[in-house]
Amino acid sequence: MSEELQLDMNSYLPLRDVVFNTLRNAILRGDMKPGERLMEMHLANKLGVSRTPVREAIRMLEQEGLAVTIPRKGAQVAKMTEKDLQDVLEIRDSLDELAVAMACERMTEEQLSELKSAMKDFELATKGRNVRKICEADEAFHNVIYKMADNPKLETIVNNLREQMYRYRYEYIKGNSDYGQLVQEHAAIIDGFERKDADYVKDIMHTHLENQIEAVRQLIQGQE
Amino acid sequence: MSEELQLDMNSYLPLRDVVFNTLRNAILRGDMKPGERLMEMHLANKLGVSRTPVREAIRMLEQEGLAVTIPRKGAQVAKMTEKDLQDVLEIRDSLDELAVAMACERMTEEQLSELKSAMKDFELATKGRNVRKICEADEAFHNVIYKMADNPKLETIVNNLREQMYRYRYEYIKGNSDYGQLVQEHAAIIDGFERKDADYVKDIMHTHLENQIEAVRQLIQGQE
DNA sequence: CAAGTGCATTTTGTATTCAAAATACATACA
DNA sequence: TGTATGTATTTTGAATACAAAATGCACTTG
Repeated sequence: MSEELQLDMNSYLPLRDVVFNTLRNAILRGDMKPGERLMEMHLANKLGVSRTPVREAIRMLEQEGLAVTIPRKGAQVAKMTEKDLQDVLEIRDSLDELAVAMACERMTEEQLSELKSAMKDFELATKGRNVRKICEADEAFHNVIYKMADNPKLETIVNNLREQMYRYRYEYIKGNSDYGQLVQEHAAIIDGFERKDADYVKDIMHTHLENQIEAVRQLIQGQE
Repeated sequence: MSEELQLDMNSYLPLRDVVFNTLRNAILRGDMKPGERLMEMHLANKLGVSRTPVREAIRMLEQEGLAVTIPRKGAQVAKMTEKDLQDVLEIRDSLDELAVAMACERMTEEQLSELKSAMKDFELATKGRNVRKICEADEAFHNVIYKMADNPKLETIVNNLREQMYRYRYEYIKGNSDYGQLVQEHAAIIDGFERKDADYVKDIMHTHLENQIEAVRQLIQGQE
């Protein structure tokens, strides 16, 4: 059997996954705001499917921490409290360190140039006005780093933690227009990786993360 | 799968949650083995419910990493490869360190005595023959530590990582009958916490974890 | 006017039904 | 013999149907 046919099979996804991805993106992009209700019928109509795949998608979102369900009352987009943010950052700091240490040990040449190209993409994106592009380029850059650590479970966990913050960070990046420092930090991270200086990179990553906290914190406080 | 899966109908929970808990326990206890198929109709009949709550429970297990679904082929209890184990341990080491550091800063007197009483329970359990009791007592002991860190997200993540190993560790504890070292390590951990010596506790925790690796690794290799 | 009360409506929870894909197995054919 | 092929059966995917709980609101009553 030819590879093309199998590729076709791969492109087929159950509706529950299509719905899941759709809702997930909507939440991460802020199209659906924290606290917003996820009504099954409503979503099903909107997406042109029945309630069944919508319900399954909600169960998945729930486990990812993007939705919260109260039995017999329904689901809503998860809100983050300040404490939640603090807790998430604490863990991310720790796992970023791990990722950097592992990346320094395990990274390949290809991955390093991938990182460089991701940085260029980011720099380019900051020159434009498209906030979504900027966010996505930044995410892509960091994704390369987590990939370099060659630990898929770590990647999954960190991505999940980052995802909790995205929808707030998007607003932050939208409000901010000084991307110079971010670009500089990315450059420093690459410099550190080239020298395989894990401690140096850890330090930059920490600052990088720290810089976002106050802004996200304020947005969370603004939440009703 | 073992003979009878029984639903705990006492609690006022949606069936999906009851089914989820039932299946989750069955997997963690090894009543359902890695690779075993999770057939919707079969489980629904066994549990006396319809397929709908079973499907939703499977979606939840999937996100927890306890089940793996192949579209149109169905779900099965997740298997762990050696690489998976290694990856999980890497992360756990890191998060254990974080938990210990935070616990040393934030723990209350009550929590410390809770830990002591958890240790006594464990010691007592090791005197008996009930392997499940021993496992549960050990888990309870470590749970107190993660609680002391006062970071619910961390607790969730670590518990999920531990859960990946439980079903293998259960076999390990069953096979082993020398619990002396485990008891000793628990005592050392408490000693360290009393002195708020985070580095000391981290070290013991690391050893504690390391001790389990080889046994679990062998069990995983024995997997078909 | 505030606090219930009852009823219609909405929404979730669960079961059932129908469709489509995967699987197993028997049969035909080279 | 062993490799296709067809067909019945099993199993999953998705929609629909029905039951139960929550919600909103007009209306009553103290």
